[in-house]
Amino acid sequence: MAKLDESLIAALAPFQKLDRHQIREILDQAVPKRHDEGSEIFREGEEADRFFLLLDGFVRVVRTTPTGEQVILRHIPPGQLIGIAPALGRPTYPASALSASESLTLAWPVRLWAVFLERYPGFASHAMSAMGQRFQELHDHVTELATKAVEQRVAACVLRMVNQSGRKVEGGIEIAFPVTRANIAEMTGTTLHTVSRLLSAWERDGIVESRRKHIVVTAPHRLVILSGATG
DNA sequence: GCATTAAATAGAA
DNA sequence: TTCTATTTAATGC
Repeated sequence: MAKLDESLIAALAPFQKLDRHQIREILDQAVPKRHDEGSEIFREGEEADRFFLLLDGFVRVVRTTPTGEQVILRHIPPGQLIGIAPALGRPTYPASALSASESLTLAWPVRLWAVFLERYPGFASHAMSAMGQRFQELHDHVTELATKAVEQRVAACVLRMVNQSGRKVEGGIEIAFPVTRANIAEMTGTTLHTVSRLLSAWERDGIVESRRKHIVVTAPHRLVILSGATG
């Protein structure tokens, strides 16, 4: 297999402070893999033997309830580490990771986590602040689920995806990975029918434009108002 | 205000 | 065609 190019990860947050030699060491131990849209990167409950870096594409973190319902916990944008809870001491993955769009990951055996922390400057502090950020988002999300009405939750959800993955297109900002109404329902604790009705209503009001699996937000400020944002 | 059920339409494989 | 995504209406809590 051809060697991975150092430029792949040299600029990414977890590795920013490293020199070329260290980047090389890290890459030489990585296993790259391409994932088709919808394919599973790792599964909830499975032995957590690796952690990953998402190089390209988007990943959906998903839990399945005993009754078979899916809950989407979060989306991960490119450049982030995933499957790292195991590296912090869990024997199994706490959730499944699905490729939301065609994507590319690097994987390392979990025993290297401790080596990375010790050896590579900035890696540990990055990992910690990334976890802190996820906690913050989690707290916001729980509060939102507990207190907001459905329309506000769906508006906040769409905004969150736009903020993390929005790409500018003519007339607005598009969510950069495929999302269905059922997906949004799984993130917001409602039904796809309600999401469909809301998006249709917003489209009539000129706030969004959507085709199948694609959403363009044409009036983000109005979505912010609908979300009942506090900050 | 929102879920559930059901039925129709339309795009993609 | 068959499968999947989406819309829309009707009904009930």
